[in-house]
Amino acid sequence: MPLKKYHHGDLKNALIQAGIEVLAKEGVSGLSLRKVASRAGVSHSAPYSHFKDKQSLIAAITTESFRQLYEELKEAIAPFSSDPKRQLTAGSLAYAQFALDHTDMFKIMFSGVLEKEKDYPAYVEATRQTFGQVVQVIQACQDAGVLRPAPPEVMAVSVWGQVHGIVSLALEGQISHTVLDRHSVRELVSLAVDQFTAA
Amino acid sequence: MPLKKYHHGDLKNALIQAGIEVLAKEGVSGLSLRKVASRAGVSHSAPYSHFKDKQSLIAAITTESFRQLYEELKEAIAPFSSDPKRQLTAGSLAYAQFALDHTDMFKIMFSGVLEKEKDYPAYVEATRQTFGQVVQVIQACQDAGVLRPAPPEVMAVSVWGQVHGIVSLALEGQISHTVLDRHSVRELVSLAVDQFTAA
DNA sequence: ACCATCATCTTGACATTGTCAAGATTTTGG
DNA sequence: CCAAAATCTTGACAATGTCAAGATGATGGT
Repeated sequence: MPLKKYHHGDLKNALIQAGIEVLAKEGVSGLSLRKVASRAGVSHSAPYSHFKDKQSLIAAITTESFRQLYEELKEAIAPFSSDPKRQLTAGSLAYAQFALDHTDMFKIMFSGVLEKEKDYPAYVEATRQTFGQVVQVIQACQDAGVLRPAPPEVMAVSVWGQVHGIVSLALEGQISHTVLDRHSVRELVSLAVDQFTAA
Repeated sequence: MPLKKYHHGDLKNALIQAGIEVLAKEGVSGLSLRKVASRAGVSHSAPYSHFKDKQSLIAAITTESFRQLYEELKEAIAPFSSDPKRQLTAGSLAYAQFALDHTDMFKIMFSGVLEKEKDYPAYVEATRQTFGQVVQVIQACQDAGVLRPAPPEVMAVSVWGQVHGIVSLALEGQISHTVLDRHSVRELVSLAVDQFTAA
């Protein structure tokens, strides 16, 4: 039986889950192996049976985070499968919303805490899938004449970069009061996307 | 005499400089107070005479980094004071180049390592200046009809976000091979800016 | 059913690090 | 010239990541 295998059960996933919880409660800087282990109810060294080191656990956490982001994007664009422009807007807003709802998750995904991403195939695959989804929407927009014809991947970098940049700067507190007092992050993202599809 | 005041001299600035060096050699995760102190030739506790804690030193380092970025942007756009569109392109490329030349500096500036930015007035002021410069160029572009008329700060968020996002994603290794094999980061930024000013 | 082997987990240890307290040393103002 | 303040050192402590040694539960072959 794969459930409750033995000693603990599925400790590996329990640690990932515990890690996500610690992340949400204490932020990126509060994420320690020992806290995660303790929260999972095991000794401080137990994680080393399932993860090579802290980086490896972080890789697992970020991978899971990317999967969640992927799912949210998927759900957000699903209702508009016949309207690429709406998909672009909905996807962008979902991206922003994910960042606002899971701030520390978003930060650990994009803040360079994970140091040798290529060493983690599952991570690479999860990000590839997410990016692929973006490219698909872009391409649909281009086919529909909503976005100008350019290499879709290049266009995707522009659009994704746009949304990602605005959200990141907002989370970092780099966007001035005079702007944020008047416009929510979602609104800024929305305006930016409109600008893109205005041509 | 303000030079070589006493024991060490200007230890505060020496620590900031040493911090920047450690950052360049060992990355964000390798930046420790003790290494910085050692590199400055003082004991491990000496920094506490000049900085409340590690966060405070990081604030000083990022502040200095923002000042450098500000200067580079200033130099980059200076030659084109009569051509806003060129200023926008040159500034964006300079932003990207700064990130590529000083990767870890850029990361510590925008990776959420500094936790309570508002507690550091010099930091707030340095970022405000940098952002103000961006807004100025945007406004000049709008006045020249290069960018569509919208609230300049909002437009600035879009443009800055665009550039920042592309650069960030590139540094994080999030941009796929198939794109980066064909286009340099500078090229991607350039294309994105062109897209913006195409209207 | 039994036992050897393996995977999993615990305990204990160590080096690194951020931080603080106590004290030494140097500068400076009166 | 001395007292007070600023600066720096030494020593300590707790938290953390990591490793080694060993305990313990699971598994497969006979």
